[in-house]
Parts: sequence; C-alpha cells; structure tokens
Amino acid sequence: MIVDDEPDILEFLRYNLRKEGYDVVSANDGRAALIVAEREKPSLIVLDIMMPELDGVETCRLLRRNKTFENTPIAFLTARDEDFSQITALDVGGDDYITKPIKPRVLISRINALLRRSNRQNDEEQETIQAHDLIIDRLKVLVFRGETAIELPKKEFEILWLLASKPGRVFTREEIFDKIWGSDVIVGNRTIDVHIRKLRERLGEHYIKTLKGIGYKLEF
Amino acid sequence: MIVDDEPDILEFLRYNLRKEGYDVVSANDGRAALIVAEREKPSLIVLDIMMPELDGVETCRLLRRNKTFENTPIAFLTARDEDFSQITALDVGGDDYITKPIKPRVLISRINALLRRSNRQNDEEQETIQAHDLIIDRLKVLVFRGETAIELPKKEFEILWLLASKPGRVFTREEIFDKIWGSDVIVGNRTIDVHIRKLRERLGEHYIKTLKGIGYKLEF
DNA sequence: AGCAGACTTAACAATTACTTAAACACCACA
DNA sequence: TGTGGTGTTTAAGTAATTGTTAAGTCTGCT
Repeated sequence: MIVDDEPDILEFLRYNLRKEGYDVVSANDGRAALIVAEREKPSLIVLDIMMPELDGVETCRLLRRNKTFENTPIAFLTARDEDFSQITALDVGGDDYITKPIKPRVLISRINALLRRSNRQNDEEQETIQAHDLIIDRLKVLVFRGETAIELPKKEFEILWLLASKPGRVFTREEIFDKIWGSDVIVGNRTIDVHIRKLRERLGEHYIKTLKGIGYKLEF
Repeated sequence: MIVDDEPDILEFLRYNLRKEGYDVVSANDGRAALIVAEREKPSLIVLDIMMPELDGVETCRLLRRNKTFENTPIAFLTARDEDFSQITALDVGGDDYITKPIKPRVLISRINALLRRSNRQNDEEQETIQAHDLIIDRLKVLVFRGETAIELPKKEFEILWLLASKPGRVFTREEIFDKIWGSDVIVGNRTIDVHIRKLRERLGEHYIKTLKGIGYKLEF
C-alpha cells in the first residue's frame, strides 16, 4: 500500500511497483490509509511523511496499535530537506525511510529487501497463507473465512494451497498435475475440473477463476 | 537421444517415444553417445547406467563438461536391483532416473515432465514487460493500464506479448504466425486481423499500428 | 462384510475462444 | 475514375476446452 497526498508521486510509485509484479493499492491521506489498510491487509506500507491532517508519522503510530499491522514493514518517504530525522522514523516503528527524489531502482531494492526480511521472519516453513478473506492453515488442514472453518479433503486442499501460494498468478493444468500428482501418476483430464468444482462448491463461486486454454487462478 | 547397449530396450524406447511424437536418435554405448550428441544436439538424453566400457554415470559426467549439454535434461535407466543410488545420479548432474522394467506410461510422463521443466526454466526469465503505460504480466495473464486490469484471451495475449517483447519493431504476419501458431498449424489469412481488431477493441486504437504490406508493431 | 468418504472416470452439456467468410474501406496507381 | 491489392469489420460457424453430473473404484474403519 502506498500513501501520499500528491497524485503524481502515487502514480510514479504504483507504476514502478507494478512493473516489479507487486499488487498495489493506494490511499491519498492518513485517514484513508487506515481504512484501506484494514480492508486490504497490505504486506508492506509506504507512507509519505508530509501529509495534511494526519501525517505519516502519526499514521504509522496508529497502524502499529492495530495487531494486524504489528509486523507489517513500513517505509517512510521523506524529502531530503524535510525536518525529519531517521530517529523519529524508528521511534514510531518504521522500518526504513526513502528520500525524495525517489530513484526507481533504489525504491525497488529497498522494498524487496524489506519484504525479504519480513518473509524470513514470518516464514519458518509457512504454516498459513492469507488471501483476501481466506486463511488457509496447512497444519490444521482447514480454511477459515472469517469465523467459519471449512474442511477440505486432501486433494482439494492441496490445490487450493497451491493456487493461494501465489494469488493472482495463473497455474496451468500441467503445473497443477505436476505439483499435486507428480509425473508418474496418470489421471484423466476431467479429474482436475471435478476438484475445482468441489472447491467452488465449498468456498463459493468467485474465488477460483478459469482462464480457458491457460489455467486457473485465485482471484477475488 | 536414447543410449543403451541392449538393442531390445533401444527399440522399445524408440517405439514408445516416436508414438508420442518425439524425434529419436540413439547410440548403443557411451562413446557413441558423445559423438551422436555432439552432432544431433538432443533436447533430452536417456542414459542406461549399465553399459560396457563407458557407463552411464561416466558418460553423463563427460556430457556435462560440454557447455552445449550443461542444461540438457538427462534421465538414467536403472534396474531396480542395480548397485546404484539416486544420490549418485544427482551427483553427476542427472535430472531423473527411471527404473526397469520400464512402463511406457511412466516413461512418457517422466520425459514430458522433464521437458516441461527445462522449457519453463529457460522461459521464466521475464515475467512482465512494460511498454509505455502498459504493464503486461505473464504470470497473471493480465495487462495493466494505470489502475485498470485488462483480461485477454490466450491468443490475443500471446500476440500482445510478442509485439511488446520488442516495442516499436515491426513483426510481419509470417513472423507472428510462426511464433504464435507454429509452422504445422495452418490458419487462414484473415485470422490475425481479427485478433488484432479484438486487441484494439480492448486496449484502445492507438497501441497497435498497421504498416501496410509489412506487418504490425506496438507504438504509442 | 459393510459403510463412508475421497478420488477418479465417463458421458454429455455448456461455454468460450478461435477461425472463416463475406462485404466493405482505403490507397496507390494507371 | 476504375482496379487490384491490402487491411478492417461483422457476423456466423467450428473447434477446443471446461463444466457438470452420476456412477464407479478404492481405501480405511468399524
């Protein structure tokens, strides 16, 4: 999530991050940021310091109070000559700060580094994947949507887990066969459709999207 | 390329692979294998472990020294009771091993899997292309223009990807046919126009430019 | 043995993407 | 101003892929 009150900068950030394959959501002030963050659960937040009303530092402080964003990496944007020191950023729980003017390469490598770091922390063999309103728990072999837990049989769970491992990206049937069944097992062509169908039956229709001739993906 | 000193097995392999549409060349010992490989540049090699003189493992080691075969998938053939462990195969740079007796189906699906994997490796280099205000994401099979994501059907996406791989350069119709359809498929002349039309419909008129009598290019 | 759930297969339906055909527009050139 | 070559557009036909349902097989459990 990127937060800045200047549309130009927002566009610049969005463009460069998208180019790297990131999903980007934006907010144009601190208050909006809190709302958007709650809804989108971003895995990283870029906050401009200088914003009217609720500034970046204050926004950060509020975000950190929310348990959801306790460990979300937050990077500040700051003009070189702004009255702001690195210390303040770290004080309120920021993880990095990027000075304007922003160079795309620097932006990207910082963002990558932050995500790497946080992934390493959170990973430890990754036990759950969160995608939109689904939480998929590999150890319990359960899917939670809000309060309700959904049980899935093994194969269906494996497929969902695979799709959710990279939400949005398309997995071809071949890929799915390879990863779920392995290359020795030969199963009919329709098998996968049936599993997809059962998944949709249990989760709802709108999660798994078919791209004809290409494959399936998770979408919301 | 298949390599084995027993003519029966060679024949068995050749028969089954041909049936799947593969071009097969063979060698009946390790030394011949090196020569044939050099001449034929196979895209996959099946090596029997047990061969007189130069055995499979040793042949593999020699092949791997040659830069041409650095990334060529190599599968070993081994009798279940041969004194040979999977580790050895991996040590010398093998990618898979198939135990005798060989079941045709298993053989085929393993071979297919290996080729898929090696294709994917070479492919997966570039995941997104950006051209002007378009970001084309191959994994998500989506095109982004600023905020909005545009979905495309397979063929249209492939054509756009091709044009965008070298923005500004002109692709002749022939080139496009070759790369998208391949040389064995024959489709009518007007097919491509229709796809271009649909692309323009979805993206806007000004992206794809026609050069009469020459071809199409991406332009802004 | 009998049952239940998971997984697979098979037959057919539905859907979508792709291709073709045909009428039209444009442009260079005689 | 007509003509041939080339590209565009539409609509309709065709092929390919996926969806759906029901029934069959397999496995583990009581």
